[in-house]
Amino acid sequence: MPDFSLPDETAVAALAERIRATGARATPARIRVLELLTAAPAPLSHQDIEGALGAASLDRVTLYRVLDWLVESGLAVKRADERRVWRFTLAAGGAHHGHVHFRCETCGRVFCLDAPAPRPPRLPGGFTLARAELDLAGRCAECNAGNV
Amino acid sequence: MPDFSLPDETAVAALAERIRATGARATPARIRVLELLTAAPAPLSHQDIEGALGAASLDRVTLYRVLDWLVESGLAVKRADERRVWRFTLAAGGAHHGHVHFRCETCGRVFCLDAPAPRPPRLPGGFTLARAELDLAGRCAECNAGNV
DNA sequence: GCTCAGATGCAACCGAGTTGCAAGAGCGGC
DNA sequence: GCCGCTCTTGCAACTCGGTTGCATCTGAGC
Repeated sequence: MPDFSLPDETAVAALAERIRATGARATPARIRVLELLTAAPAPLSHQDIEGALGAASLDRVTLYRVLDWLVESGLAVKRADERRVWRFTLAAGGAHHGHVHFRCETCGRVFCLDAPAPRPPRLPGGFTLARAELDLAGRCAECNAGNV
Repeated sequence: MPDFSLPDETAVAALAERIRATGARATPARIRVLELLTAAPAPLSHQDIEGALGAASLDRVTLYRVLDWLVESGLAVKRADERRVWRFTLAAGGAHHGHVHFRCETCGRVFCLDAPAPRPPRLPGGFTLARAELDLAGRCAECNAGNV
């Protein structure tokens, strides 16, 4: 489990500034969610975030709206995983696109790999490519070790 | 729209035989769905299949069960697409794995490309790979031409 | 401090997928 | 050809992730 503790004052201020830069209001809900995504080593599902927020939990709907706003404003990317749930990641200046995800079929976690983006194949005539993503699935180190 | 008309007698018999080979009963529902998947040029969603069955439509639940049975018996593969709906494809002797899909972001259709399977990157220590799939998204030729 | 558009929370809704159960129908045995 | 067992189907009701409508609250510009 990653460290989801509150960041220090200056970090919060920086996040708030980043939010205001998009023209939106820097509300606690947005700061909190953005902070979680910043700290997360892998794409988080709605449920992950709800769990991580714990006591400081937001309304279910508010969380959906905050996440949608993040995607709309370009701060995050969302993607349906193999289990049909949305997973959110920081956009990281658009650099997240084209990078590689590994999903553990045992524990369900998703990892971002450092591997280079896959080279897209030649498309049939008339087709235009917007995005390419390589999805890997298997067992993560932890599950292999624990033999869960 | 692909041709979803009924196959001839011998084709039906062959499909029934293939179903019985798994130890299950060759029911009209299974034959019909298997036939649709055989004729389909790209992964079909539950909705696609329901629509294609038209008047000869099955119960929603039965269709889910037939599809799950197909996957369980190894005749088909299922996969959640970008829009969070399941898509089903014939397993084609396992050859479908590792091949490349293109999803049109305008019309939502999914195409199977002839491109070779992507070369999987090196995984972190302890990870084991079971499947790798390259997902492409953009606009298909038809949508580009029609400028829908 | 005051104001107001934008953000939040609540309740109700929607659609995809699942479960339980009774009725129906393949298919093997006679 | 008929019978019966067991698998399959259809119906109804449910669960769960996600969305919509609306009243209330609040960040931030004045």
